[in-house]
Amino acid sequence: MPFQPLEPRRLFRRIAEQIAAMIAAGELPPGSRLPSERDLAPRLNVSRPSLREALIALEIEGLVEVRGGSGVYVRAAATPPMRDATDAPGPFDVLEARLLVEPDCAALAARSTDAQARLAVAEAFGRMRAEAVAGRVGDLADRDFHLAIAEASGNPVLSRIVGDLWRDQAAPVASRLTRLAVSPLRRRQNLGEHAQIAEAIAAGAAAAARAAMRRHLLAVRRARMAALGG
Amino acid sequence: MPFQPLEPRRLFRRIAEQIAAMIAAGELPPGSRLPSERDLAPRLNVSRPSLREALIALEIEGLVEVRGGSGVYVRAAATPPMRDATDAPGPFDVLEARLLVEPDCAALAARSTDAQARLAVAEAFGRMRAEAVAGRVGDLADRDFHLAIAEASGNPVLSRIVGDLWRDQAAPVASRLTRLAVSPLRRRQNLGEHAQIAEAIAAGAAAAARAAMRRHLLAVRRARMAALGG
DNA sequence: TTGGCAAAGTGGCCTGACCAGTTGAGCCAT
DNA sequence: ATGGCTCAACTGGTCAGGCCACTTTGCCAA
Repeated sequence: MPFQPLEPRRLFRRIAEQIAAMIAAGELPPGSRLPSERDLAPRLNVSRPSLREALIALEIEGLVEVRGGSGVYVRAAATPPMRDATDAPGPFDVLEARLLVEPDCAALAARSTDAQARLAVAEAFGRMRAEAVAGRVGDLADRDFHLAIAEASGNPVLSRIVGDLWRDQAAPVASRLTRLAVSPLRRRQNLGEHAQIAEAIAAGAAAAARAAMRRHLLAVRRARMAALGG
Repeated sequence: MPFQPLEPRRLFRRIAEQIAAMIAAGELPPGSRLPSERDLAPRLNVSRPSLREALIALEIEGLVEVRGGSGVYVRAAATPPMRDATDAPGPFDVLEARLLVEPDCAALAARSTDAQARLAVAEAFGRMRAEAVAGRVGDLADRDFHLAIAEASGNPVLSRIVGDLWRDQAAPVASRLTRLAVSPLRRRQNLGEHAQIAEAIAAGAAAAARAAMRRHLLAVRRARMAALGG
């Protein structure tokens, strides 16, 4: 009877991370079948519904495949920074693509004459800061900020691309990485970097906006690499 | 003898889609709070655990935000079917996005160690040249060439983006433009530019490949602008 | 007016149960 | 033997109801 309070994140998240860690550690090789839900749940000291929620999360994130009546199977995925499998987007593939697109989005946003779109960027940053001071995770606010910038670029194609990239980022192994990578210090740095971007865009400084966005994405990549390296 | 998998799909998927549809239809405006789980579940003829699974799926997919003790809130949706006229991609928006992404794809392809992928680039170019000498339009071969380069970058995310961009380009306004822009002279130049790109990639010259791709895209843009102005 | 506190409401999580699909072992006819 | 068939065990899918922890709200007292 685990009656532990709600200290960390939601339970299904923790379970998902635990299982993802097992997969990453090789305890559960690709293609292998996980223990049955009825088996695994007590072993992890959780109930079956919670386990199921975690499995659904892992399934959506592409780590696992659920075959009804048969079992839950580990999907072939690339946890370490490798990327020869052409069809499995690694955690750094999305980041690489963002690095190509988002700095120029920021520059275009800074040049934009659409006052409303630029206001939306400022507002998104405000929400992000508000969540930060409230001590909340602010994952979603982060996404909104970057999306607002893409919108402000005035190019709907770019804004769609950035939207897709963030959806990808939530999908694969990456989501687990992002959680690991966000230390309190990193979170503070993150906010500062976003502030620089927001200021540059507000000031209409295209080159500065581009540079700030690039610095930000490089910092994110560094943090994730460090999280991987241990 | 019901040999169908399960009615449609798993229940939580259907529920999630139903809720997503409500959001897209405007019945649940962004920022609004969904009915409580205890309320909503019976209304959808499902149990609370199933509803919870659906909400977790929607949360991971970024459509919804779950605030413990408070409620489930609709997040600003990004891609309902409609965007207003100003958001419709103009003929140069796609080209602008390609200008950001494809030169670096070419550079990555040149650096790639995947011999098969680089061979695919060469083959795609061969087909394009063949169609050109045969006097055919070669629209598809052109697309295949650029896609092969994106594939050879080794980053599946980039290759998907480029694929999407070419699909956008086939949209009404743009496709009319491309037809206008392709004069016999331009077609010959086009082939030459592709040759430069293919050679640079084959030679493993990343910088040259990037530059060649950039020159090519700029030339295409010039041609389309001329077609518009003249 | 303002401060704090308590009840109502909400999500978070658990137990226990039954249904439905998959799978493989074992039986039977060939 | 061997091919096909049946059937029972196993697994995920779903449901019902319950308790706990947190958030919010509004009342009440200072």
